[in-house]
Amino acid sequence: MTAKKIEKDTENKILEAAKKVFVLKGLDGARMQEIADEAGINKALLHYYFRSKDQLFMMIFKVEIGNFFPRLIPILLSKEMTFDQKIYHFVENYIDLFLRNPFLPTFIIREINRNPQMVAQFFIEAGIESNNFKQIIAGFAGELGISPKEAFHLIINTVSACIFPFAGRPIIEQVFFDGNTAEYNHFLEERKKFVAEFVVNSIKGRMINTK
Amino acid sequence: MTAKKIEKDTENKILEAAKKVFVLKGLDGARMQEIADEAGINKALLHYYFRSKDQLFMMIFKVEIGNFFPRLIPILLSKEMTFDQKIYHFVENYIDLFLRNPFLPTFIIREINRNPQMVAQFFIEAGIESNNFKQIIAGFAGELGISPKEAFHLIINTVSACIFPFAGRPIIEQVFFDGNTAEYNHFLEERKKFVAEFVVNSIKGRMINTK
DNA sequence: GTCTATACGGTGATAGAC
DNA sequence: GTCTATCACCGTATAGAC
Repeated sequence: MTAKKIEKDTENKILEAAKKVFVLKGLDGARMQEIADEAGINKALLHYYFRSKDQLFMMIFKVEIGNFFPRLIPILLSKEMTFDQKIYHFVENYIDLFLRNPFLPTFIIREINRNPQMVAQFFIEAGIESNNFKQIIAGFAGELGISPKEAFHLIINTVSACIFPFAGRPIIEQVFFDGNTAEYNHFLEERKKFVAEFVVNSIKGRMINTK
Repeated sequence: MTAKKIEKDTENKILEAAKKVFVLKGLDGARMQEIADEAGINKALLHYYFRSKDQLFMMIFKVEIGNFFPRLIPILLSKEMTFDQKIYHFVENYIDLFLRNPFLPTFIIREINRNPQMVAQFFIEAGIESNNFKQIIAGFAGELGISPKEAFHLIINTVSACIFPFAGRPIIEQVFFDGNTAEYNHFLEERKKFVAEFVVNSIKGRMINTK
């Protein structure tokens, strides 16, 4: 095993540990000592690799916000799916992402509100254009015969229904499931189907209204 | 002005300042010095009135989570409104609550995930029974001819659509509104109507499906 | 590259005068 | 009740040996 390989290993161990701790506790709640323990090294090495807590945090944040938001644009932009198919696909994939990363929504919500400037900076650096989103909205509006404004609210409603049950889990699980974690996981799994149906039905119901 | 009155004044000034700082920055991010500055007093007085940071925080948390969740149960339990009316009423009032307290959703999400135990403790202390919620679910299921499970998903979808645009504001505002705060406020105001319509339409669309 | 030891600043909390 | 001064501790960051 080369020195280079060892170096990469340590760096990855740190990043993995930092992700775990930062995602769970946030920048303010995380402790460098805890990250070091989690990585099986000592504090000094963290600074050797990443200089400061803030810099280490930014490494994690940039990756995680990249996972959170723009990953699913291709689904919504696809030319080969109907609106219904896109919604089913999107909801299933998005909820699945959170089932694999249950604390991602809370992490993102916590940190973007702690420092909203990071968001603007990220979208500039990553070169993400709002054109993609406007294209999705326009596409939905055209296909469904609704206004872009209404299409946008629809997208927000869909995204909300995917994310909130993860961010608000402690309350919902306590109130409605008496703290039963297994049942709550089942509920989240169910939502892949129910949320998509809900959205699709809403459009159907709207069409009848205007006839 | 009596001594008692002065005492109450100071206590209220502290609570007001603590609310402001804790809601914005969370327990981990808040500093006692900042709360003291905001209240126009010094740190020692905070401890004189509330012993510790944790105790002061709990004062705020209990009030705010009380605002957040159970306040709107009466609307949903009312016998004098149809399902549609309840939804319109609920959504309007809930979004309105957040327009007046824009950082409440983020605060609650941040803190319940930091310490989920607080949630269980709160609901026990406050004597809130999950029966109310089960009654609401059963009521919806009966009136709409759907399963309790589906009625529950519907409620979660509705709540999600009210809350998430506040918790996820920095991202949505940046991506879709180029950081324009006034436009985003307008969007939030609009949602009172759009979210309620969305939910009601979904039920209409579902009915047609099963016919 | 990795460790131990330590410097340094900040933060919650207390003591004690008024 | 309210203040100033101060303590004790903790957390980030660095120095320096290996």
